[in-house]
Amino acid sequence: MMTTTKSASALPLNTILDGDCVAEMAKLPDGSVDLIFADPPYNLQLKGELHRPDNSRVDAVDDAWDQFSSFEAYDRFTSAWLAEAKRILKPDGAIWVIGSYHNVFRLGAELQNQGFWILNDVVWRKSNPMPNFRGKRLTNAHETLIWASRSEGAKYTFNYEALKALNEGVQMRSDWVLPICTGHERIKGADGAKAHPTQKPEALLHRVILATTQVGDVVLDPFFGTGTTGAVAKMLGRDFIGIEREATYREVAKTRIAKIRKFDRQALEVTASKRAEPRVPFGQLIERGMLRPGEELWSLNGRHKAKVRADGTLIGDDIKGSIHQVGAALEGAPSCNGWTYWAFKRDGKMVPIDLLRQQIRAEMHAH
Amino acid sequence: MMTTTKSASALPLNTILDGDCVAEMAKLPDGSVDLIFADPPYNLQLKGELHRPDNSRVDAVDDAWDQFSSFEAYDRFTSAWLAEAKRILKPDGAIWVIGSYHNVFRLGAELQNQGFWILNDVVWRKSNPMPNFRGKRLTNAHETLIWASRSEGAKYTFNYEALKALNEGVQMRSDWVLPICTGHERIKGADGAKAHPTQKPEALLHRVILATTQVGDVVLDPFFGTGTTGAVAKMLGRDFIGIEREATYREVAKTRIAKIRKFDRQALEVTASKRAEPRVPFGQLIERGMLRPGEELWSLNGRHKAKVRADGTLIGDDIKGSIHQVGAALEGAPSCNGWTYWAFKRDGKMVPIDLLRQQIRAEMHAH
DNA sequence: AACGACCTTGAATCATACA
DNA sequence: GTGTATGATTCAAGGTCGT
Repeated sequence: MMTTTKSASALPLNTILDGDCVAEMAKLPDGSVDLIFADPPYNLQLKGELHRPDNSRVDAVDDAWDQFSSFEAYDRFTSAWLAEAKRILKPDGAIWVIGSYHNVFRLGAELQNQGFWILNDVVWRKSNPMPNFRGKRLTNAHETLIWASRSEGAKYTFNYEALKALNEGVQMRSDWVLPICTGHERIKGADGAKAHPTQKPEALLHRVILATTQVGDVVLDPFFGTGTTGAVAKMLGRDFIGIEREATYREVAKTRIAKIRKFDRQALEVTASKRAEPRVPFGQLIERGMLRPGEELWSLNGRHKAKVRADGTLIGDDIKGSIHQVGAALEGAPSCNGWTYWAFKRDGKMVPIDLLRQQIRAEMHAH
Repeated sequence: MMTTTKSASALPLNTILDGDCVAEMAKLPDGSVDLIFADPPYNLQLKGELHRPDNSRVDAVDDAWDQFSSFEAYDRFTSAWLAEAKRILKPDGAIWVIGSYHNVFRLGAELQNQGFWILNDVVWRKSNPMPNFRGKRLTNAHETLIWASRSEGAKYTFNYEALKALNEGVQMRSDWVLPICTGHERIKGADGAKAHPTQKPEALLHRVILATTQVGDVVLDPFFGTGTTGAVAKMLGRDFIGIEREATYREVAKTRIAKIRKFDRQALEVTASKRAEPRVPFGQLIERGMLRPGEELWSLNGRHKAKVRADGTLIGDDIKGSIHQVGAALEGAPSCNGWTYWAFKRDGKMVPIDLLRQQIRAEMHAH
């Protein structure tokens, strides 16, 4: 059986594939990429090229039937590339799509129809949008991104602490204020005209990739354009796969990405979640003699106490169990993190037991 | 031919109709209302309970009216009420719908399918949203409104100058920062519980109605709830028609609206006070490429240096954290303003990082 | 009266490793 | 696959109460 071209090791990493995105994705193996970032065309310029089922040509889009049929064509296109996208995503992978009100509702609905599970919609609030010159509508000052996991209940990567750090210590919100792509970042041709009409700012991709991938992950962009996704992926130590059918865009992207340098290892380390720390059983504090059986623990709020037993359980008034179970029971709470709830006394001072766990973890890191 | 009950003069102005929105709209004549504002059920699909980190329980939207068996069922519902909405709208009328990522993509797609013409999508950026307690996603800090005319090319009302005035003389953008409905405005029952789980702020309706209707216009709200649309319409001298099938909500709305005075200049609108300087997270300098991950920063006193990481934290000798935290630690000080402490090198010169922040703020002010 | 400490709350698709 | 035990996790407003 011939599967070489579909083995994960054969992924065309850090290259730009030449062709239609559906056809090129079809060549990639199932479950092989970690993240997809897609900035699909907002309208397919179907006007004049659209045909009814009976092959008659639709030459105007000015009545209800034609409007509907053009949306139908857009939906078919969306459905086709999203189906391939879903197939090549790893089970715990995720997808980002970006659009404006012209197409984003169709994108979002089709994502849901195909069983993707929306995690957030994110508003890119442009700090320098184009004004509405005619004064007939509101300044169209934002675009919408949708972040979705491959299916309901699937795991996904989210570097919560890194994004919180990026936002000065407060949780990152679903509205991101970023400037549009201008100045020296905006790629221009020899004639001074912009190389691509909808080049996305690197800052946007920086946030997307930092938030939802790990170093070494594979990021695929089926509408690669001038390669912003690839450029930022490379900087951030991720691998990319681009798909682009316009030769001029591919050329611009290739030159652009070749100039990019990956950030050094230390710069790429980001603040990690506590969840990633190794688990330390409470019993180990007793085994190591950091706490003695029979010693009393106090709740940090001072309202409760319990006694340590040799097996690492606690015993309070009429209640026995783990540090978590006893804490929860005493507080009448559905759950309780015993590590941050209990303290012991040393030299007259209350010391949180979590300090002992940190000691053990520090030792583990040293080895 | 008997058309009396469907003549415009027979419109049930400034009343709340008791019943299902499709059935009640069906009784209204073609082309009879100027504006529809619709806040349909969001189909949240919540699974379990959610607790805050302090173990308190979040009071979720678990009402029967928000439950749908599938996307197909939700789409059928949406299609049915939008078809009636379109029929009763005047040819030059318009519609607003509001939703979150759970339902808004389906709403927007169905609007387009039925031939409505989207004029803007508008983001309501909540100044005080509920955080994401488990740190698993971004704070869901916005909802989306869609503003559409009845069909492509149709005329519509847009009070451009009024909105510009409301926005301190600059063109109103498609992102609106408004607080959620709390405090005295939030209607509560005798037991102190909220009368309706999803009451919208009057400021939001104020802006919608002011922007897209004239005095004397008829505004219909098919999901009237506790009557925010009616209350604001009355204040602003517009007529309203509400439809609501829950008797308790109708009762609350009736009492509420009876107390409203037309043209009462209450403090509805968010105070247009001059805001403090916008907070700029340090991470934005990295995202925007003003500083590179791996780049070194020097303290202005020349005694210390540290390296920038991709998430906007610094790493020095044995110390990681924000620009403020690392500065404080290196100086042995309780606190430190990192913005005025750190500098980077460009062309052999030391440049304070605060200069970059000032650049960003200047951009923000310019728009 | 003014201020500060403390408490409550909001349209939420909110966990995961291990046995 | 399922069940159980561990244990990680919040921001801005507004209201209440005590000094």
